[in-house]
Amino acid sequence: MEEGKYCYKYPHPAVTTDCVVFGFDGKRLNILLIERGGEPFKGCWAFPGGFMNIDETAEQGAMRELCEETGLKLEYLKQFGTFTAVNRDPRERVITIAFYALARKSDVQGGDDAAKAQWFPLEEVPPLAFDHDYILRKATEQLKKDIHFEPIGFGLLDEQFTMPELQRLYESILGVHFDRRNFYKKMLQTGILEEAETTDESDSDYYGEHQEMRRMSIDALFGGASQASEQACCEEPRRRKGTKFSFNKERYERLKEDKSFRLEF
Amino acid sequence: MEEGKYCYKYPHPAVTTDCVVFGFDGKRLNILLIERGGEPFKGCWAFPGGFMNIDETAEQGAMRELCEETGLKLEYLKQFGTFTAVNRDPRERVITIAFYALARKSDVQGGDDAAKAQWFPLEEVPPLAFDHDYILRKATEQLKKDIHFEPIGFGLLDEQFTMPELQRLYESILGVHFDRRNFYKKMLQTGILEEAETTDESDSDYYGEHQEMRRMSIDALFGGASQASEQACCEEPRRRKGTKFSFNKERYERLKEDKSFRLEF
DNA sequence: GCAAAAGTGTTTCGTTTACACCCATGC
DNA sequence: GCATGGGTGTAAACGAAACACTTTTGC
Repeated sequence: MEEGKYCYKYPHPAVTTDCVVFGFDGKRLNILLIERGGEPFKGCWAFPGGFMNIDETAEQGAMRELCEETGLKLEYLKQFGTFTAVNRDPRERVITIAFYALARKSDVQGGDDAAKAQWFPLEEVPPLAFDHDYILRKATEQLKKDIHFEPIGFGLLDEQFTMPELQRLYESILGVHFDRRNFYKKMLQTGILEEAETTDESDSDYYGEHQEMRRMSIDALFGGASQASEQACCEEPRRRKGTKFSFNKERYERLKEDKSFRLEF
Repeated sequence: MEEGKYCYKYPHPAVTTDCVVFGFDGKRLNILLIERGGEPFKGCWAFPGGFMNIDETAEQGAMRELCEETGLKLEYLKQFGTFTAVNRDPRERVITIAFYALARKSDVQGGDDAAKAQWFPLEEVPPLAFDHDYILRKATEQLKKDIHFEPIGFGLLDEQFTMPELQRLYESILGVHFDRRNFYKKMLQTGILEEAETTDESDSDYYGEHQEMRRMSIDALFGGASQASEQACCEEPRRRKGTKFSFNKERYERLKEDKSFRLEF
């Protein structure tokens, strides 16, 4: 066994956390990865994460590591599995408690702590370190399941969003296509959306400026990873007028209590 | 820190597994508990489980502990959460990886290794050791979710079962009542059930004997815990003719591949 | 002014729900 | 023979899916 000052009667595995962070660029789901600076798997891409401290919960550890490695401070982490294959880490016995998280564009605008953090479209994720390929598959499966029943999609959009944006999000998560009109109806009749009162400062000028800001933040977020988004096929989706909606959390909480309420998509 | 021969540079938590075993007595969901023989929580009821060995996966550890403590050998364990509150164990930092399992009556008939293992109806579970009350709540929530989409209910019934049996099972898991005719239709049109060809030895004699055997196995399983099942209200449900069905696993696997197939109850 | 996307209602179809009667069995 | 539960079909209501046209915006 290794040397060290923490000794136990029986062998203890090391415990890490890993965080699968989903982002949305308006068109595709993206994943936040960091390039490993040390062995093992030096130079490989992996999820943000690391060893859990002895005096913190797994959630706290995951958030701490996420912040340290990417600068992201997220409020919502969902634990979706613990991975315990005996040889998943060549160093010693390590089990990892895995979470997924949903990042808004606006969550990232700020810091640039993460020199080595980078977004990858889900379909273009490179081979990952450890068993992270497997973990990623499990994370996306779980997200697909959860999106049907929990209003988590909004965690990937700005505070205010348009229906087409929301629809594109659902479509990229689930890999299907919805009829626009049916999507509107279904979303509206859930009762958890409200039309955002526009701040209503004149019009074209306001929208123009707003538009510009969004474009910048998209670039900040996804610019580094968009090797493929410059392909001929995909011009960046622009919206025209766009009625804005926002997620009404209070109404959702009330609905959830009331009855066996299902979001169902 | 404690003495011992396994030493690490950084503190490692201990890792345990816990197993929430669901059983069905034809009327109610039951939970398998063991009485703790040592501190902490000596004399309290808790889930079967224990420390994970360094050379086994969590699944393997959970199965091993389950077998050691209750004699149960189950094939299906579902990991549903890892619990990491810092002070959940007074001895040292312990995190637990929790599974739920579904036990058939026939799984138990055999061994009696488990002097201290006992079934409790879900509504009559005593206060549990550690954070096991909380874990139990999470387990039942998860079971309720899963039962909609996975054909796990059959894991709680004998190989062959009648529709009323299956319906009672779904009703006790979900805490609702279904219309008998609609339940039939829905279950049949899933395509995962097949009518079990009766071995067709004459009739009344066969059924009578069979009936007797089942009664015995029920008693073996649930006799110890049925303080409350002797109340006036509930005479044991007997079935008359009862068309038997069985779960067709192959057909299910095929359906699952084919399309976005949902069980939906 | 033309192309592309946003916004809106109605009809059709399938699924879910509600409901009633006959039969078999055990007492 | 009576009470209890098992087995089956049909009609009404609801929700999901399909579908077309008008308006706005960017070029």
